[in-house]
Amino acid sequence: MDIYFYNTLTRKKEKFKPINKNEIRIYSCGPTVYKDATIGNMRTNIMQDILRRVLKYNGYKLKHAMNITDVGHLVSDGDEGEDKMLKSAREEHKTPLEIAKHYTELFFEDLKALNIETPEIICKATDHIPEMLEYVEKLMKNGYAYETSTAIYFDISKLDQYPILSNINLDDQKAGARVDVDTEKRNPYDFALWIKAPKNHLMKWDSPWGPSYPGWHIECSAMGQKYLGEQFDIHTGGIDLIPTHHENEIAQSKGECGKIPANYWIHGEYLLIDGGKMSKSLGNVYLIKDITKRGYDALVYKLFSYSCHYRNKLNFTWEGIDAAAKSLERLKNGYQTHKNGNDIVEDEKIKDLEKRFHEAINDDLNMPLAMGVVWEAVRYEKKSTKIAELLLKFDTVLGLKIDEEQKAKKLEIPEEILKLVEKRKQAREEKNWEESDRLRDLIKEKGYEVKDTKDGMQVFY
RNA sequence: GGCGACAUAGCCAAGUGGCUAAGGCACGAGUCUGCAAAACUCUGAUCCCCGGUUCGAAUCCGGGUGUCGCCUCCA
Repeated sequence: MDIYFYNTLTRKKEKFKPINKNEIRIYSCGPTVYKDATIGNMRTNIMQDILRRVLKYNGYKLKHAMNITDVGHLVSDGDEGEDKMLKSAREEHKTPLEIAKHYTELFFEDLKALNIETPEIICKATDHIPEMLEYVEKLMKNGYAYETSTAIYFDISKLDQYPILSNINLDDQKAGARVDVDTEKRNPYDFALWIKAPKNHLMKWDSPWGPSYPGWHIECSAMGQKYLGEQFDIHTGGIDLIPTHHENEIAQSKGECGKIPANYWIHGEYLLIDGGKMSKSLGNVYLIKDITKRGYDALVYKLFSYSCHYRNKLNFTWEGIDAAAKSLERLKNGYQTHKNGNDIVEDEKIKDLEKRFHEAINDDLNMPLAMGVVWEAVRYEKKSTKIAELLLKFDTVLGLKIDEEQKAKKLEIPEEILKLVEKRKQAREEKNWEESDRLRDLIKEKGYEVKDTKDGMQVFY
């Protein structure tokens, strides 16, 4: 079955044609490990995971590389300000290495909690300084770069077209509004490939231009080429990377080898918080940890993200998370019901569901549509193991672990409450409903809630 | 100032020219249970406004209104 992706490069939905049918090569811009990854970052990682899983569902093998940016990403994309790693290191009184290690570990913990597959290749910027230097030297040799007193810059005027990904006319931009116009730069939009290190700079390497460190975009060009070749199939990232990072990555690649590195550019839209942007300054940044702290399985967030197509803005609310939590529970219940079912389900029905699910995911990863098919299967009146098996197949894409019990809420119930619960249990066994209800109210007054389920009593906050 | 996205039932959201406009959550009704909860079943919208194209539009075109985003840190 054909796969279609919306390609930022052409601004069209296109049929996916792999370079090599036996192996799809993907590059994803990974995290800058200077602070916690937010649920917004994770939305992009979930999209990338879906992409992987959909390609695998279609029978492809993958070679997927993701970078870990542990040097070079400055506080401003305008090639000025401090390196993010150094800033965090200073603020947290640690070395850049410690900072990178710490946040890299946290990042992978989030991926694990969300059941996101780890790409085949994980590459750190600091492990590839020689490759990056070589890349810059090649750009110098090809005449696309020049040296100033502070850095090596890419000369965008040497390109036939810049920008190419974003639909903007640079002349219309408020270029002058950018602080501190560097008079040594040939064009205002020239960007730094390599930056000369000031004295006492913590992260620096020897180079033909003295002690220095890489610019932000060069790592992805150098590592992408090293692991995936000059041209690969798909490049992914968040929508915010389009105007600067990916634009410059393409520029670098065109200067170095004359090619646009990837055929398909797939970008994930933003996650909004309560209808507006999520930002540190507004104080509405959430982490996966914040969701699990409230007693939700991290996978609830994953299911939540399927309610909206990846190219549309998704609005995060706790109401939405609650809705997703209930959905996940019912999904798992439905799976169990089918697993234990003995009804006869026609093969045609199974084939029809499978086909429509497959069409949905292949249509530019349309998860909301695919979930519609999933629900149709779950709610199908005839309960059969065949449908349970189909749901498991769907779950290779969804990655929701529908065959596993929902993680029990780990709550610390005080001794006092446990005693009341025990008393109530006795009362119920004696069919003393008055006493039972009185105890339930008493427990409620103390801030807990007890519910009778088929598996016994459960206590909630 | 420049660029762009979106506007579908209470909330989230799919659908981009044509069967009765998917699906999830909430609400309501019911089944079940000592009650409550859970679970399960059923139930709801003519698609922001105006004009146009068409046999036919939520879907295309023009205008308007509104919300949001990017150009400055962010996936």
